[in-house]
Amino acid sequence: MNHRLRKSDRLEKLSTVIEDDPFITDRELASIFGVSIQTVRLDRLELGIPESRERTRRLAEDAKKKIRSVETGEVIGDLIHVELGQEGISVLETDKDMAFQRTAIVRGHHAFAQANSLAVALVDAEVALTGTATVRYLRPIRAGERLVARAEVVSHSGRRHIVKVATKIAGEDVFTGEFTVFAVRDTEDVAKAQGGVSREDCP
Amino acid sequence: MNHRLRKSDRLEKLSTVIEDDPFITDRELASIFGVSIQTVRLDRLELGIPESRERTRRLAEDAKKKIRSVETGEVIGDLIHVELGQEGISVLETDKDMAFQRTAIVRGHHAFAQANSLAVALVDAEVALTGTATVRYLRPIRAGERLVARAEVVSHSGRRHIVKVATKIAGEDVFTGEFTVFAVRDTEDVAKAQGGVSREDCP
DNA sequence: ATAGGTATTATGACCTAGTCTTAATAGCAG
DNA sequence: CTGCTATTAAGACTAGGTCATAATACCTAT
Repeated sequence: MNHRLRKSDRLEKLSTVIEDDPFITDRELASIFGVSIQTVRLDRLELGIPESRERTRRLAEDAKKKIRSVETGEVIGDLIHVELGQEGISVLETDKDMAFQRTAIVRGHHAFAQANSLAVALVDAEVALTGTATVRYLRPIRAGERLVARAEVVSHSGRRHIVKVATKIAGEDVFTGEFTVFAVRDTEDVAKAQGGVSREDCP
Repeated sequence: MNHRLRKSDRLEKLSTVIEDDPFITDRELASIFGVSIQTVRLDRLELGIPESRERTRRLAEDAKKKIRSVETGEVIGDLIHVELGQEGISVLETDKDMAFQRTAIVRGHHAFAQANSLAVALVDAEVALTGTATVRYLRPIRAGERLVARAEVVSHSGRRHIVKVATKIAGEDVFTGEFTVFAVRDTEDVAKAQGGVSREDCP
């Protein structure tokens, strides 16, 4: 490291270095900045940055939660209202991790995921699977905006349900979709049900 | 804890306990199983389970990578071939985290995300955004199956591109989609481009 | 019953990556 | 020269381990 930055500069740099390598130890930081370990510790203290093990632990916990919420939850977003077989509302807070870095525009599949999982959740059956979906993005969604998706089962015949979803941000429509969702009794039915889609059904 | 399990039982239980709380320490494990810390260490040694800090570190790293690959990467899945403006192929390995727990069937939005991001990546422009999408799930996708998506830009007029995507598992079609993707020069155009969609364009 | 093996527990030295406290030193400004 | 900030050092302690060595306990087969 270019020997001796001013303290203020070092503090600033320290934050960013730790941020993009949270696993780094004080010893390593000390050698990077050409100062003693004690100085690094004082700096961390001043900046309120916890020790490396603590940082690691938090990362692990956060990430675990995040993956759960993104991937494992049965519904993407928070279900705030459901009438099974009829309608439901879910809310999804977007953040910069969901967006393209360059533009901060949320990737399309997030709105889709919210709408799709809501549509599936509405169908009153043991197992429900999406057969087809037609969606429209009305305006780009920016990181930080709150997506409110409202879904309605508009018709159903047999195991086939048509669900319409409209997603708004502060009352403004940003996304709409129409999903064909199939209720399935046992998983053996699945192939038949979804296979059947290709024979008919065109939006 | 019910005092004294047989060693084999303890080893088995130990694995599962650690698995669903990787942060747990040997001390805590010892008190859970009513054995000494040393015994727990020997057990871990036997099972090849690393210490709690190491487990935490791995969790943090894995999760970090995972979130990157799931959320931050510009494309969902691995791009294995791209001819900008023409065609591309991406591969996505599914796993149980992407699936409904009960059925091990992969949530619909993953196939969508792969196809959508591939479609967007193909469009040769500074920024490209999805306007509409029509997709069809031909058969359920099971956790562990490898999705190979092949996308082709079938036409474009001005900033509007039609991209068709077909996703297969071991040669079998499982998902198809047609995406309208808009190339955007500056982000000011975005609203106009996407707003324009609703005036026309029906699949 | 006694020898042998497995399982368990204990002990002590060492490690990393810190904590917290106290103290010494360096460099500069008024 | 005094005072201030910044830096470094030293010492004692912590958690959560590793590794090696040894003692004990319990069961089983001869």
